[in-house]
Amino acid sequence: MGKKITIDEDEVIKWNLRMPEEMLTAVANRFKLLSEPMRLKILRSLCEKERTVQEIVNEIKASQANVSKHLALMHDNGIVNRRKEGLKCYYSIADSSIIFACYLISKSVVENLQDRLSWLQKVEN
Amino acid sequence: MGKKITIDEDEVIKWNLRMPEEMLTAVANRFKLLSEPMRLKILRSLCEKERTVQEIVNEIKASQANVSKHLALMHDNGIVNRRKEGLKCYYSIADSSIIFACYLISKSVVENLQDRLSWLQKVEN
DNA sequence: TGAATAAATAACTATATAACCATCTCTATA
DNA sequence: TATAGAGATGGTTATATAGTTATTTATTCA
Repeated sequence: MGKKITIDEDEVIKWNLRMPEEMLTAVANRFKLLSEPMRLKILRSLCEKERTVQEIVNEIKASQANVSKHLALMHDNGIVNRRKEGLKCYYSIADSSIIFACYLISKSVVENLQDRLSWLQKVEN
Repeated sequence: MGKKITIDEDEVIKWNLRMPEEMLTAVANRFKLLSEPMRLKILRSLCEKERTVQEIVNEIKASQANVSKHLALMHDNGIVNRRKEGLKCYYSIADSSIIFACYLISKSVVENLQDRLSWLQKVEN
């Protein structure tokens, strides 16, 4: 059903070492888009299926203006799609690599937490 | 040699949908660390092998104070390791998932660019 | 044509932080 | 003990942007 991707660490390192400056800047900008909890909330909401602005507003309890601005920003940067239908405007995720990145990072956050916990337990005994 | 990881899209979506607020905040913070070109430069430099502050300063042509601050920030957040040896201080990457994320995002940036290019070519013809 | 609704936008404020400069700390060695 | 080198840190400034309020722009339907 859903696609699978495999990543090889050696290739990753090679690729990163060859990354030119402009690419680094572009990647940093992409990460900046993902560095706001509110936007991650919106993306989490879009993860399941496309939604209207109102639906998102109701789900994450934020102001309409704020949600609209975040969506506009993400749309301008090509990470969400926009589809108008009458009064409503449906947004969806355009770039799935973004949710892969969220997954990777959140996994590592969990691991990090677990490490600190087991370290704490060791210290306490 | 280098480890390989496989990610399944269905699992990614399930995982993301279940992510609690505090986790979203933690992930956003992680992304914020990666949203600065200067820090990505530093990480790219550390990607290959551990380096001293001076080595990094020379390689990326930034001020010592600035590099030190970025390294301190990344160290506080557990994404780089610190190892002192005499006067020198060696830094290395602590969390490899970060360079995986850089890889994913940069790949998608390239794809995005290619799409826009082919779109432009279509429009021009 | 005139509400009513959905979404976008403009103007403003508050806050966070990158880069800079100057200084300080620590370690090795003369 | 004095000096020099490596790195960390404090204070300052400039800039970017998240959130708010108020308003504007469509679009539907009575």
